[in-house]
Amino acid sequence: MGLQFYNTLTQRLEPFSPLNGKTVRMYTCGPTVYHYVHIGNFRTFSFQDILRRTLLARGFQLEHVMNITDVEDKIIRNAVAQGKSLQEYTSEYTKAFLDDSALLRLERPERMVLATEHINEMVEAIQRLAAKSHTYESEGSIYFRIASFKDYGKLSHMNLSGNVAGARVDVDEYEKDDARDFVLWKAQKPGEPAWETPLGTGRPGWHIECSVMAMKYLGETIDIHTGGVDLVFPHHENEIAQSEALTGKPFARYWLHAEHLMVEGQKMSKSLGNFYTLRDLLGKGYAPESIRYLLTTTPYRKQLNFTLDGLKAAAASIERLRNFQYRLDNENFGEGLSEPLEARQEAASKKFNEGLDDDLNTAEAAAAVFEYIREANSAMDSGQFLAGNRPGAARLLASFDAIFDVLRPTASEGGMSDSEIEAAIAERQQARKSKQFAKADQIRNDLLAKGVILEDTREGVRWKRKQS
RNA sequence: GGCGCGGUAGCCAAGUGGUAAGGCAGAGGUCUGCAAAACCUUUAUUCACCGGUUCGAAUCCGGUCCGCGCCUCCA
Repeated sequence: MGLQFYNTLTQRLEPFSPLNGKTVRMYTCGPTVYHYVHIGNFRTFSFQDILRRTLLARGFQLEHVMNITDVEDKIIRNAVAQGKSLQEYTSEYTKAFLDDSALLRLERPERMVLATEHINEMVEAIQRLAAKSHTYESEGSIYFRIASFKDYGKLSHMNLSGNVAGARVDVDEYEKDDARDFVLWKAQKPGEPAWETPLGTGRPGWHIECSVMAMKYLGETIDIHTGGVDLVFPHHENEIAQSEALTGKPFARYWLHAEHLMVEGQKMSKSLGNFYTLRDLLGKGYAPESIRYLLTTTPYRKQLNFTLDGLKAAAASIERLRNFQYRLDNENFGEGLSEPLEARQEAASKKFNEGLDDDLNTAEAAAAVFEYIREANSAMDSGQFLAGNRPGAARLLASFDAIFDVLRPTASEGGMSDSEIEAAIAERQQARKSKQFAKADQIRNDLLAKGVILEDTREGVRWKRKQS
């Protein structure tokens, strides 16, 4: 069957193949760094990470560019209010974004680019659009005239001829010929940071940055462009208009959009008090892996209902995976190879890959691994699991973790060191040997209170740090 | 009003014509000095509702109800 994606542009599932050989050129819309990025944003970025990893697992090379929007209305408003320069203001949140992304184990795109470092290219693009009569000026600002681009609306599939019924009247302070025209260059307003350019003193609109940076680094036609569903219109629609008006070539071949995340069944908002950043959740004691698991195991085109109960369930699911990994690594198995079990592993592996190939159906992929784990656990209990089955099982887990990346626990800060824990365990074992069970239980309870869980297995005492 | 996503067990969630994956929680059991740990088993005669097509539908068609998103630079 091969890899296929749902393309917003065609509203169909399509087999994926890049334009040039095995190299995939991908542009993903990154954050606007006016505040800490919230968990809903990370749903989209996590989807992009699963996409990256799946492409890599299929043997593609990636040229992935992600932008960071570091000039925008809210940024300017906040920076001015705090008496900071744009750069001073955004660097803090940019760093936070990168730190949070690392905690969530999001692979770094090959290139991350800042809007403010591409002002010249944007100016040049706007000049070229002007030369092709796609723009007009009004009160010092420059707008894109959507009537000049016949395909406008092809991504969002909205009928934009005539008035849009129910749409509110434009209240923008700038004068536009048509309410749906969008700004390419904004004239400076008093007190705002601005660039002096041949277009006048001002700053770029939002949409132009993505067109310019995508084409600069990836070429005029890129393979994949992604973002959240809210970007379909107008942002991505506008990107298409600008880019294709400029080049006359298709801008992106596959458009993938992640559905939104809900919190406890409701839209996340500050007024409802259900607005979470990653730091909020980490502060409540949840592990980054749990958050990553919850964000990635619901397929990206389905609205994700994010709940704290869901986080606990995610932590328990990860524990199940890790427990299996532990048994696989530590138990002794008989010599030989169980053919039926190996066939089960191969079937699970096939289902895992087919799930991912089917528009990144992560739920299906994960289910395949869990099914196998249940069978393998049973086989281990009954002695049917043999040493020869170990490599196959390990491969399945490794291919799972190459995508989901949740098996490795995040190192906890503070608390007892490994050697302290092991010393306490040795002491408890001594007590158990001499049947001082009260003392042994005391040690176990003390460790539990410090977040260390003990398990007495046939192969000895296993310990792990408590995760949530 | 237009465009789009969705309604499957207590919760999360696969499955798009052949008789309901998986995870969590709950219940029972195995192991254990004991155990909150681990492991196993079990949990939807039914897929929002009403019609229709079909030998057969959660899956296709028509209609209804409900949730959510976008339609002014929100992932």
